[in-house]
Amino acid sequence: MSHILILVLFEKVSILHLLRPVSSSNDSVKGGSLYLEQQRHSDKPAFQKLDRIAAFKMGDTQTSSKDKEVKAKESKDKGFGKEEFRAGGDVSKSKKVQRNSTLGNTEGAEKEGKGISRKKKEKLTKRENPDADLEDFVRAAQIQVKVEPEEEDFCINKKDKVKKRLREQEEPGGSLLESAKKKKKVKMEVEEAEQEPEKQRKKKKESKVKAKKEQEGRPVSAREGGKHKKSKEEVEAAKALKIKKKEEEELQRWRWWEEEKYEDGIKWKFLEHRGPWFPAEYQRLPDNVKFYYDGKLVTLSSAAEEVAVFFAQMLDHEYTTKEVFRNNFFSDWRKEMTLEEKMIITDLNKCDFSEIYKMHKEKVEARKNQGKEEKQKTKDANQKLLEEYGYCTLDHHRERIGNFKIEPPGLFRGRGDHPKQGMLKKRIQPEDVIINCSKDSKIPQPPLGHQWKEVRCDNTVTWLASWTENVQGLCKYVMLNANSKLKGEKDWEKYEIARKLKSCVETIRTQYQADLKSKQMGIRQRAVALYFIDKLALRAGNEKEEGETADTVGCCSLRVEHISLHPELDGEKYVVEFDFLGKDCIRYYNKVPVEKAVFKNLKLFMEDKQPGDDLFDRLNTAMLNKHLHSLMAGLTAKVFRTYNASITLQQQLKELTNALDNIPEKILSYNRANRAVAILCNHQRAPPKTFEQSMANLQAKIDNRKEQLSLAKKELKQAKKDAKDHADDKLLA
DNA sequence: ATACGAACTTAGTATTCCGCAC
DNA sequence: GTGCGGAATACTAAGTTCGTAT
Repeated sequence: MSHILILVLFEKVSILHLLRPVSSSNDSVKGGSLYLEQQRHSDKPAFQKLDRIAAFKMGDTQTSSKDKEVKAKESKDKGFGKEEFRAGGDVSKSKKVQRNSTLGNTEGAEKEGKGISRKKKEKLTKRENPDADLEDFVRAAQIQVKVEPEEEDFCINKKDKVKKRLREQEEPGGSLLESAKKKKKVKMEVEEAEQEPEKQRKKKKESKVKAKKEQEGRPVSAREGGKHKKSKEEVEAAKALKIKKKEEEELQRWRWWEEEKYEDGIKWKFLEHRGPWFPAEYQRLPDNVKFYYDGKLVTLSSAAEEVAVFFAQMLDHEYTTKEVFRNNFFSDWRKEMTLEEKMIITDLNKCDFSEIYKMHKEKVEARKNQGKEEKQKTKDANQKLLEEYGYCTLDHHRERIGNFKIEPPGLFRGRGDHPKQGMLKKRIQPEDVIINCSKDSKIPQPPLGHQWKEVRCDNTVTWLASWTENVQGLCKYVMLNANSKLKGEKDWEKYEIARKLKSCVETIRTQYQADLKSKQMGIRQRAVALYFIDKLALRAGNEKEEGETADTVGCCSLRVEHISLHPELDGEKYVVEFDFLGKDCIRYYNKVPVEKAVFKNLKLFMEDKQPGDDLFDRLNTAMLNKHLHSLMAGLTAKVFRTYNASITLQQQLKELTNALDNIPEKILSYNRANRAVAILCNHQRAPPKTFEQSMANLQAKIDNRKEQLSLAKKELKQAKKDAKDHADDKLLA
């Protein structure tokens, strides 16, 4: 469970790559590795996952449900501890392996051009742009995960807690922070490990843990005694308690994997919950906080004021400087205004939110500075809320709900160049909410004076409540936590399918290799797409409605403008250069050498097309998945991502780890393996706002040490000289 | 065959928690 | 005792998949 957050700086590029561990349940791929789900959710899932991972050896493919049980049991008995691993292996390598099998494959009908070229005038607005180095790095890593940037350059070892994650920071080189704005920081999930110099710390920790354990039984608040000691003891006692609690929870865990599964899509037999929790109604601003328009005081109606506050609170954020955001906001804000307000307020630029903004800042500040007791109070209140609304009963077991709070109103924060950013996300009322639970359960009571939109009892779905959001008209759901049975089971299934793929992936590869030469264009396109999905772990790439979302693509929705072909590049033949925005507007940039047949096909697909035309104009995800289904039950495009991430992790771990390594070394290897997966999956994120500051602090520390060092050296020199002189004098004397 | 939407998974960002060094 | 920095958690946007209606 240790995962680490790492910041990787690619030199020259001012790009920050953060590799973060992969979360498990959230993403099969994401990290493929051990990033246990818990990261996002509770720890429990992590354990579960580990468990499963233990059972997930890419090696053994066929697992019957019995096997599963057995394996699960075994791992359970061993005590959870390993994470599951999702991915594994150096992709390119595995590709090189000769595939010989033949698979009777089914062909899908090919459909004549859907090739409507959509002109995307928008060029990719990429979040950032990487530099060549980065690209090279990524590519290299991708193709051959072994390549590691000088990680060692900068490994600070922080803690050795055995159980804690480490993070490693790598800084390759030089001018990292090139343009701050170019925050292109890509963050990949990685973890880092650190080499840890001090084993002592570890020891310390270990002894601490021991101490904790010893104290387990004692009351938490032993307040007598010396202050210092006291608090220390208290802390330890608290820790011990925590551990104990966890252990107990573990004991009580619902071992659903040891039970029979329901058939026919039944997800539960009994479901009872309290319904979602609703955020408090809006409270008007105090009288001394005013809003001005064009320098004149304007007293807003409640509805308009609330929306104004949403905007004012975001004033610090870059969002509020974006034209689209401002326009959408203003347009939606006006809808909330009274006629009179609409007449007055016609230009956002003339609005003065400064007092509201100031008040908000003060509130945040005050919250930060509130005393211990107050903080405790809030904490207690939250805890109470959680106890009350955060759990449900599912088939006799108490399960944690993942998101029991109805999303509060606010301004929509779409990612990238989302055309709807800034629109008002309206307040959800009970009248908008559908409740799902057992007929024979205690039906949740809507808040006083309200009614549910509907109460239904559908046990073929896993959600407890749902509503339709107004910005995009999508359904939102209240579902269980990742460590619940419903999520865990699904997750397990996911990895089982990936395992199954392992047994037939070579056959499938052989098949699409052959299809590269098919006479039917559609089949060729499918083969090339599959090649990319398999080799590069691209997402399927569904079609999206233009104008409704940011312009992002996946494999099937790639357009001609997203790739360029290089018959030869940097000494390699048949290189395809990818540059597009993928999910969440994360840029995918990669230069990959491909097989000649793939290259030729791409050339063919691009003939007579405009940059905005679909590369695979005779293919879509439905067709691709239909084909995959025919090759293996349960197989879809995303399974390749799960599979390749998992196999990459596994292979990397194998390759990088020595049985004799100590724990820090193993963690380092783990982090590297995880990073390879992150690179494969193009997991990135922006650097934290505090990044530059922390880097500056670190640099200051380094400088300081260097100075001390040189000073010490000088002193040493002088001392030696003195000693020598002195000795000479003595001799002379 | 396609379009559509429900249901879920995947994923990045924001916030909170917590340990540690000073 | 404080503040920093990283881990954990919370939040919710953005994908995929699949079944059904058109």
